[in-house]
Amino acid sequence: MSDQNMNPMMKKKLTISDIADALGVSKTTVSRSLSGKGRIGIETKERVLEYIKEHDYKPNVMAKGLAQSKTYNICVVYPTDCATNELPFFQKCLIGIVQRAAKEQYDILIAMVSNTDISQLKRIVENHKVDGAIILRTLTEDYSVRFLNQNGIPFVTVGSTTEEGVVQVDNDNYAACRALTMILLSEGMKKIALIGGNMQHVVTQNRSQGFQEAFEKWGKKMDERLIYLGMEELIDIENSVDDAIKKQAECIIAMDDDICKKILDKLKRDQLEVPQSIKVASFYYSSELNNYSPSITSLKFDVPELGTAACNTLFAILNGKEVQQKTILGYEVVLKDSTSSRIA
Amino acid sequence: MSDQNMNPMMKKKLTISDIADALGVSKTTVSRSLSGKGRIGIETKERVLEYIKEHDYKPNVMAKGLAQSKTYNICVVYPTDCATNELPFFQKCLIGIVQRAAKEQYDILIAMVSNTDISQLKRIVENHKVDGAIILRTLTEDYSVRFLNQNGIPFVTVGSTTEEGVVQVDNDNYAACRALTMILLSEGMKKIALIGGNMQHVVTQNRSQGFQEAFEKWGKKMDERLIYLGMEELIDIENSVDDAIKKQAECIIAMDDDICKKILDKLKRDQLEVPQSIKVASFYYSSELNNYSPSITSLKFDVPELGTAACNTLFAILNGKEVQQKTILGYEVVLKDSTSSRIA
DNA sequence: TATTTTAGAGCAAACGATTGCGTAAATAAA
DNA sequence: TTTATTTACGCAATCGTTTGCTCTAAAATA
Repeated sequence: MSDQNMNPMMKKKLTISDIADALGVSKTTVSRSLSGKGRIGIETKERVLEYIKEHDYKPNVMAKGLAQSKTYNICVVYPTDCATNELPFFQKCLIGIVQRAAKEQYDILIAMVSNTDISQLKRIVENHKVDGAIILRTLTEDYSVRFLNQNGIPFVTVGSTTEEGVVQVDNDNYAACRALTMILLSEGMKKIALIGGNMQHVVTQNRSQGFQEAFEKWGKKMDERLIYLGMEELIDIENSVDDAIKKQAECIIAMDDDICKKILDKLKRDQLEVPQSIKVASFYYSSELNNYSPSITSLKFDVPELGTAACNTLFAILNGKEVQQKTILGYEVVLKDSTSSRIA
Repeated sequence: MSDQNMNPMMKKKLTISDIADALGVSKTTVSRSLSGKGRIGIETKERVLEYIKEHDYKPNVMAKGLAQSKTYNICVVYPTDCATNELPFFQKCLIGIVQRAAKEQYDILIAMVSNTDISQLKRIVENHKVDGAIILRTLTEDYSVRFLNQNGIPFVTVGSTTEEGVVQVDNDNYAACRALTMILLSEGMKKIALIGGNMQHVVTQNRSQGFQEAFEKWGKKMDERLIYLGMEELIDIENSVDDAIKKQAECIIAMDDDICKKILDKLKRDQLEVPQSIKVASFYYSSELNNYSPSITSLKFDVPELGTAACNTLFAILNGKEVQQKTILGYEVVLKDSTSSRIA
């Protein structure tokens, strides 16, 4: 670093050698006191630790990394081509990841990729800047997944993927949607509509499968015309609502909060009361649905926990442990007024 | 790296020494061929470069960093305690930063901080994992700003801050809001309402100042009761709309897309037509307002450009160049149907 | 031709850690 | 008391680059 860059406020960085010299021990001893590895006398160790605490020593991660062939960094693959309503999910997930990683002294490097352009990810990986990766969202035929797989980089995906042999962490979308549907069926509803977004997302498929499975289990015939997938624009959603109403649906399940909000707005405009005229349930990520009246029945997932779990799994892989290929996290069905039959 | 972690698919990493040996030159020569620094024969250089291209050599950034006292990483300080409607802004900004940084071979390390907890940021900085930082959002009395300032870390904020001596990059919120207001005034409107969110954000204040300034310039008296700031909950916004209508406002300016959407929904429910009954204008970040009918008059900023500019400035600082303390980016007034007086 | 300049390339010391191996002293076992 | 074992710690190589300095041969100058 040249002098002109050197901030005068910045104290000269303390290194392990400095400490060793000051204490009259070897660098080895200092290193061992810090890491706890190797044999070391208890009192020497404490002497070093005390000195370090007093003089506020912080290890140089680059040097450490070089010596250990570790970067202490994880790459989070973040999609740029995503809908606004997905952002809260990603942010929450990221929080979980960051916090879990910090416990192992790891930090998060962001690779922003689109479905067609993964150059960022490539650069980061090829320059050896990370030890592993977590993919926040996968598509069918996902370039990031393929790239990491082919290059033998340890990685975990959040959400399911159809790619072979990929370690993944996911909510139990299938079971959750099935459970919700079963409850609705058991309350006597017969015509239930399902409105969902991007069909390329595996999650859309899983939920819709759970939905169908519930009907089978319940022994009722499902009306396929009440399943509306790929509804990404406002107008599509509103048309679906119109159509569902025309077909006398008693309840609509929204696949995410954003869709749900749009459905509720539409119903309000049409002066259809929830739950008296029609019932509504949703999947839930953000806190926005909290304020709605009536309160909304929803499937709740712990999104930061999803990040945490992905991180746990990745660390397990990095430490050479065997991991199960798929980790499934639980869900919670929160029954509220929007599906109640008691409100008249 | 232990053997059990070693993926068999992974080719052994090529180092500068390997190349030097293979070509019968010294490591110095290889290094110089790559960096372009130092004296080197043109044909030797080309021989090295060709070998490197063929054998797909990628430098080890940790070693490089260690030798140069650089990390090739920038910390982006990302707020965890932010509203959902801010997320698109952050994401776009991040895209700008990531792409600009990549051009200098830099990557982005994420520090997630809340207003009260900046431990992530501390860890990253103290462990020497970054060369500088960009703060995505600042509050009055911002802990992150203070911390970086006190530790002499080079950093830039996106958005304005009141803190002394901080290098910042911002949209010209003041001028933009003033310009929009002037246009509305010049179209003959007299009662214009302004609805905005979190008052802790400097941006809210800037815009509201521009609004007021426009009235002064125009020589009209402004109705202070039509300024609604700190409206963060849906109910607050709806009440503001009611109140503005009661006070016979001719136009409402929304301070962000989210507020605008809520206003439009509310007006639709109240069966008030835009622009016939009341006019609406907004600040614009996400693409969601695109699909509205009528089309919405808005102030448009290039958000990724904001990130790019912040990055540019940070690199300038890192290279020891003098930078101006405040960089102000332009805006665009997009006039559409929602404020048109010609639609009857 | 003798001398200076310069271009091209290499040596070896950093950068700041980790770690396998060696050794002396202390302790335990024979 | 002798031998074996354990404990505490240091030496020096290593990780993969960069870079100041040195050296040699060729080119330029006198």
